[in-house]
Amino acid sequence: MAEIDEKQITITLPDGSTQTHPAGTTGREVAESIGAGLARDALAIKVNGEVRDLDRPITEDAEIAILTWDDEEGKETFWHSSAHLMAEALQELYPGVKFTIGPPIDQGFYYDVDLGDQTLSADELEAIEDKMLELARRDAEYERHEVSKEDAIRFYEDEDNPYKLELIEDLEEGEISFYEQGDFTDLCRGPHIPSTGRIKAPKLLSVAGAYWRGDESNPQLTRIYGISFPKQKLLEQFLERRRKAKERDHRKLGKELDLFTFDTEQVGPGLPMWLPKGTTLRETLRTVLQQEQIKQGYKPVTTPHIGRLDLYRTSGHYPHYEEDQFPPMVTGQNEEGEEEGYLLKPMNCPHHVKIYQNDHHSYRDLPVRLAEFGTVYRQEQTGELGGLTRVRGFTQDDAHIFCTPEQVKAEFKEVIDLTLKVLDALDFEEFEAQISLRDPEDTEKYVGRDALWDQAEQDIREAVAETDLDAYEEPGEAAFYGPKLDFMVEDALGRAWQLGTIQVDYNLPERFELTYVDEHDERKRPVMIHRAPFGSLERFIGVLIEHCGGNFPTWLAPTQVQIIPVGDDFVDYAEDVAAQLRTEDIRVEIDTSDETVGYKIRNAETQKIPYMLVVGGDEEEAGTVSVRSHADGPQGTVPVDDFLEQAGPEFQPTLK
RNA sequence: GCUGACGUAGCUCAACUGGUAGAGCAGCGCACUUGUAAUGCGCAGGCUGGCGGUUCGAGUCCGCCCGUCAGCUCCA
Repeated sequence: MAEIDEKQITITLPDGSTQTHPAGTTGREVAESIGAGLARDALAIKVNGEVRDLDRPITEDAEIAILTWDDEEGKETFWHSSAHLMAEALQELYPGVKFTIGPPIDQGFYYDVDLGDQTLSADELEAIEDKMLELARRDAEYERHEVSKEDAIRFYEDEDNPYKLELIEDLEEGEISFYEQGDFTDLCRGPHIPSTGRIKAPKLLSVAGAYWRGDESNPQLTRIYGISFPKQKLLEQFLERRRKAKERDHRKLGKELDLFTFDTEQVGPGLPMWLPKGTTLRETLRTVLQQEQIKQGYKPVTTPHIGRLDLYRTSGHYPHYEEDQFPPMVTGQNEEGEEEGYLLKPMNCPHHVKIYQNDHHSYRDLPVRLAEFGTVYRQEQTGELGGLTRVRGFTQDDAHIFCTPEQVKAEFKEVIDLTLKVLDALDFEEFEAQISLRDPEDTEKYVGRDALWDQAEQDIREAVAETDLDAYEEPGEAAFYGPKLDFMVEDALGRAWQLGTIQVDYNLPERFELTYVDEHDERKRPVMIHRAPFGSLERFIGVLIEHCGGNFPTWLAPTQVQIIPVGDDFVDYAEDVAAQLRTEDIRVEIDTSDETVGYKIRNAETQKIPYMLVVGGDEEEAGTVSVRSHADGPQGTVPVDDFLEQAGPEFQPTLK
């Protein structure tokens, strides 16, 4: 070893500067050489792109970065180590517990454990937290041991832990490591933070069931979610942010702003009822998109809410997706002995296909774009329902584009543009775009010729590139009938929801034997594109409410202006002003209640009404209004016309 | 569907180990006639989600059902 010690290596820091250290130096030593503060904060080290324990020797020249709480990878390491600390606490409190996996996640960590016959209730979490803190105070080091596969297997055979044994099976000899802190040893790739003492503020958040390896047929484990911080103050900030996120919850705001309601017991779960204000919101969104679509060559259509079972047999929805649909209304049997009857429509496409078939189509007609705000019904699993983001009856801003294979790319581009317009108009700046492609391992499960798929996938990629959209690809996520592009937006709690979607479909044209006549007078099969920029109005509005915290843009607000007369004597003048605003299609209400001005202002503020116009004797005399904006407070007194001129554009519904 | 938690007035929440269901807000009435985020007084509001059980007695304990929430699984 002596000669290694003498060898010098060059360490390159993130800023490009270099240092010389003896070979075998550690991240901790490098951090110390940079500064005591960094050494104190250092959690792990990145060596040539690989995150490692701070104390693992560095033997070769390397580019390194010392990772702290401020680095994503530093946080991940911290939370991973916290999962081990929680496991140690569980081991003490619940003897016989079997550990499976315990990874860090976006916000914290979890550990899936098998508690055998024991159960764990939420109020036991605090005791586990206390135990974690007690263990953390001992400041045990996380020690890495590389072990042979044989030893690893023996260890978990002794522990009688089939889960870890299953994990080890998939590992190669030589890449198996254990980490040990205090009395807890765990199969783990690492890396970990130096010692448990860094974990000052753990918080366990919830208990949930989770299946081993995510498979429903496997045993169900207990998953404990937690988060932890190096400082108590950071935990407090986290909890405060969570409280604020709950304030934006669309279920809460929907009630407070009288947008929608549920009667889950009598009307049914997942079946929202839209109140007048919510309906105004919906209709405004619908109108603005409808107008834009008509400009872009879409033709509105209207179809019934039910269709014969035969329609869905041809489309393939029935009985294939029977479990996800409301049971059919069976009226009898046909000659073949099949059920006859009707199905609440789970999708709009079969009806639109029939509309396409109402006519013969020449290549000159294509693309045919049929649009409908169509309400569909799906029997989503009970555990999946929630607020407006997952419901059983919802309205899609649906349209189906029937086009030639050559037109797919151009159509895709237009739809991407439209979707981006919608997102932009509502200030969704943070969203993800996911391209879902075929599973290259299993091309059998897809319908449509390979060549068409290849072309469509290429078309999507090019359309995405040409619209400057930043999208990532997910092989294997495509529907069986075609590749797609989905737009995902997060809700207040950070859960990602699919909103807009654009999907290529080779299946339905085939099943319904759709045709068009090409320039050589030959019958050809068109391609269908399903697309919905909002996705569903329900989910979109749910996410939108959380995105803006109920503070809708003025053009979308259910009530745009609240007129507040300072007393009964000025209600007449308030009516005059209201009438004037209504000629401009502004949604205005007058607060004639027997209350103080302060109270009326407060009410309008809590209702998040964009503009309040206070009117009294002075205003009546001068023909003015005292303007107060929800966003910016009092704006001074101006003539009504000036108000209309200044604020007018804000009231216009438009996609810009 | 699975795991865990939960369900009390329109809303938000109280009611110690089983012992007469309360408060604030909202609503209604009266007074006040109001100047930029809560005027005062009063009234009313309940099969404690439903069904069954234990008990002298159940909001409270037990079982089943309905539903909500968090997660898992699923998602045309």
